[in-house]
Amino acid sequence: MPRQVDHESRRRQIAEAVCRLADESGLEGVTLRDVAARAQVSMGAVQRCFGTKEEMLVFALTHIGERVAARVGARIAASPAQSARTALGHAATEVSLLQEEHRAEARVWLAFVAQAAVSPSLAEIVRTNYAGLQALFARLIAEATETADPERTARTLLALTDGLTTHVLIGHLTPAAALDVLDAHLNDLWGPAAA
Amino acid sequence: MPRQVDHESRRRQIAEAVCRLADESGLEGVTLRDVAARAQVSMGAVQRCFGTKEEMLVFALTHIGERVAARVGARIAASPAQSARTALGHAATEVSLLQEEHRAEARVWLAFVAQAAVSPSLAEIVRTNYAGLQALFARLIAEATETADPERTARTLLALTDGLTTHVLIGHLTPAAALDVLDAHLNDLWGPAAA
DNA sequence: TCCGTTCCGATGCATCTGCATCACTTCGTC
DNA sequence: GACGAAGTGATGCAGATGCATCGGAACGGA
Repeated sequence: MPRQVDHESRRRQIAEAVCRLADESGLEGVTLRDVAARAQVSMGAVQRCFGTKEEMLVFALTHIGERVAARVGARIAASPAQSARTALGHAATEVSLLQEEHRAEARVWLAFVAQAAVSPSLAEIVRTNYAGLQALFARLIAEATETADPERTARTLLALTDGLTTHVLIGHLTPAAALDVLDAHLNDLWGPAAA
Repeated sequence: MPRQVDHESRRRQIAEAVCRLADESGLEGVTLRDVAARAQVSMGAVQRCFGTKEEMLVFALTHIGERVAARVGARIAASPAQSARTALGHAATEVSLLQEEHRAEARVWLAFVAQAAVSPSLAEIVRTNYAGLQALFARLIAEATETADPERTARTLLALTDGLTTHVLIGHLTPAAALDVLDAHLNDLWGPAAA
């Protein structure tokens, strides 16, 4: 058993490079050569880690999805004592990737989502991520409000956060405006339901 | 002044081909050759109509934006007698491109939006479209509800429709579920505001 | 120490891409 | 009717892209 290399960490390293490139010039700016260069690795190494380009993209997308999910989870776990209202607010804010330092992640996610519309293998991963987030939202909503249909409310919130993210990326909304919209929506969720 | 050709109609014809291709294989499946073939035109003709590929994409995007806007306008104008509530519902539904026959348009739009995140010239067109739709929504909302902040409500509705469209395209939501969400949201808009 | 397996990086190759070029057709004008 | 500008479409070209290949380096076991 000669020279063993940590494949997993290398794959992550390459996935990071994919994300950086996709952030800068979209998903079509992601070529094997550029990825290799950005990851400080030879093209051969990239080809060893991933048999094909699509395989690489799938891994990168999964990688990002996990990162976002992890951050949302951490944000919720970080302050378990607070009300479910603020927990939900934090979660939704995190999903929206509104903060400047996560804008890149959002751009990459958007690029992948668009590609997923014509690529079943990517679409499946995206769906899985959305399903997870929606379930999380639904749980928080159910235990924090008397909403009749938590699932529908969760679907609404998820779609809203997604749309807001997109609109911020495009420059149609400022991050502040998006936060304002999100906050108002959450307030409406509590206000009328309690009344 | 020899042989004059109707440039505008040819440009539209090419834009249609761009959309069909983008619908099938994403925006990166749009090459000059394929566009020419799909539009039943020689590559030279395409190059004459549009000096560069980006120019062509910009035109196609504008074309789609206008089509959607026109359809929304027509939908509203078609039944002016009804309540603003249903008018708004129709407009939002139309914007969401939920109907099967407009799914292609939605896919193309999503592809362009993702590209716009890294292309200023496309982003500008997308922004213009969103601004127009938001203004329309805001107007309808203002004259139909007693909402305190019509602009914010419009922003919310627009982001929601956009998110729903995306989620339907990805397959995370069925069109019926998206319609359900949209309808419930509109109801909430009237219910609590009136109370 | 030496061998063999595993991995690496460079190079090759067929294909495709956007754009430029150029001979040719078409048609209004003189 | 001929001239010539406007428009057309085939072809050329340089560069990029994904993938395959191959000689050799690196490293664990005997």
